[in-house]
Amino acid sequence: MTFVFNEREKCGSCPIRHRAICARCDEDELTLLEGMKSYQTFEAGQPIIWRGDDLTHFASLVSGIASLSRTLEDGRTQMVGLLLPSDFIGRPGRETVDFDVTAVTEVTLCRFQRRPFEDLVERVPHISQRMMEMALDELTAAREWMVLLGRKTAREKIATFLEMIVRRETVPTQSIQEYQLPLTREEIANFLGLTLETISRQLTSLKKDGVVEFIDRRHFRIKDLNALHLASGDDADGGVIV
Amino acid sequence: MTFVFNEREKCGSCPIRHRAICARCDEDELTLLEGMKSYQTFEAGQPIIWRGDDLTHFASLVSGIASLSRTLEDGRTQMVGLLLPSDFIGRPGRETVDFDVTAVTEVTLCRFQRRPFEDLVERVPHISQRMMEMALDELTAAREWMVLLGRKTAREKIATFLEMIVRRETVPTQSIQEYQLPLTREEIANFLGLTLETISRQLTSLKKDGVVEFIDRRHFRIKDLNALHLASGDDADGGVIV
DNA sequence: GAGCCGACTTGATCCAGATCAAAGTTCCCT
DNA sequence: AGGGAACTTTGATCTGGATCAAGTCGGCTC
Repeated sequence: MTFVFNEREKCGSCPIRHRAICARCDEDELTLLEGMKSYQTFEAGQPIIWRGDDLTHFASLVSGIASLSRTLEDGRTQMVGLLLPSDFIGRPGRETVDFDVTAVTEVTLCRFQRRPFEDLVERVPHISQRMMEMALDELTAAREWMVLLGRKTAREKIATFLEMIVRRETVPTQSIQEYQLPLTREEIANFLGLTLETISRQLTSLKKDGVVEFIDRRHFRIKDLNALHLASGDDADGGVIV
Repeated sequence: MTFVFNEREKCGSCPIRHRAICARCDEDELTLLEGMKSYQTFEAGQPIIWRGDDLTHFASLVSGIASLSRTLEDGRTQMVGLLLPSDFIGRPGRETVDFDVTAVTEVTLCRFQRRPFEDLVERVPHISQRMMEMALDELTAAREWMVLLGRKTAREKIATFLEMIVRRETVPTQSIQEYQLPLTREEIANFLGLTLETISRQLTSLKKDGVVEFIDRRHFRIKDLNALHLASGDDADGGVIV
């Protein structure tokens, strides 16, 4: 019952079938995509594409996590997106890539050659409609992140980050309330616009305050969801009095 | 020869005809939009829509400048976008708005009622294709801004901001190299994730260093474009040795 | 043209988070 | 089982930008 990443595998049972750019496609359209796709796997840590590289393929991320980031000449790095399964890589109409894409864990991509795919986008409205939806969702997420980067304190940043993981219900490993940090302290720092030392200190502080609890470096439990939410700074909306 | 913002005016001669969501539309599709549109004008400073408000209309910004922002409960405000002519307001598929939209100057919108417009997006691929392009462009811009907010120094932020104005060739008022600041110091601060005092100090500093020159508070000239570019921090790419 | 208000500048001080510097930990790898 | 290397924590100190606090400038009203 597992899906094997092989070109002859049918798209119908693909794990991201209903969330990726093909989500709105019907069977016929899916067949077109099936004829074009190829899979590629990257080990954790490997670069997938570098800023400025020629974009030979578009791709959907099928499994794993990748990061989208930009590094200034002096080494300062800012992550601008976390790519999760079903997220799309590439910009129809552009020849090159604007940001560095790096595999955070082992990553598998479902790829399409640039020209044929661009033609398909013109011909199959279900694809551009879905890509518009996805781009608009990401735009909203990027803007929320801008608020975080521009105006939140270190503690609020980390609390927001943990809350995001919890909300996405990332890998409830064993018991329902055990979550995994998908990134190292340094990667979290690059995501939040902080230094790794500050990440470490703030995590310790949240632990001291009884908000979270660490099983090991990468696994945590929430001891006080309400306190976490309060610490995130973006109250106002879902006060969620459970 | 001026375009009057009147519902009976033809879209064909609209100032944003070739850049807005209708850019790819042919004459017939344009006629559909013509039948649906209505214009609305807001004075400078007026709120256009507030976060959480019901989205009754989608709109294209036809003239003027608007801001997209979020304010935390304690008053900290972060601007997350500047809307210029041809930019779109609203998210098909969503009932409410995620950010506050405010008129910075006098603003005129070309509006479409939500339901009929959503139906049109489903039926006219040229619209979703164009909206996808526009959303992806904005996404790239938002991500570049994330790098600025997360990793740049105050000086780099302002230099980047001025460079952006210069690059867009905003209102070369009289002589070719005179530019206008579209925002107050406080608005710039909210855009860059700084305080208005820091904006003021950094502008003074760039002036002292002979990079820019002020005609008055809102108008400036670039005295050393190369120095401005160097100060922006994102070299690497277009070193543009003119 | 006096008086006022909003936008801006400048100065003094403070502090959150950066930076510099050691120690721990954990997990490979041989 | 031992020796690193990578990751993480913790401590001491520094600093860029925030905050607090006067002023200044320019346009507008009466």
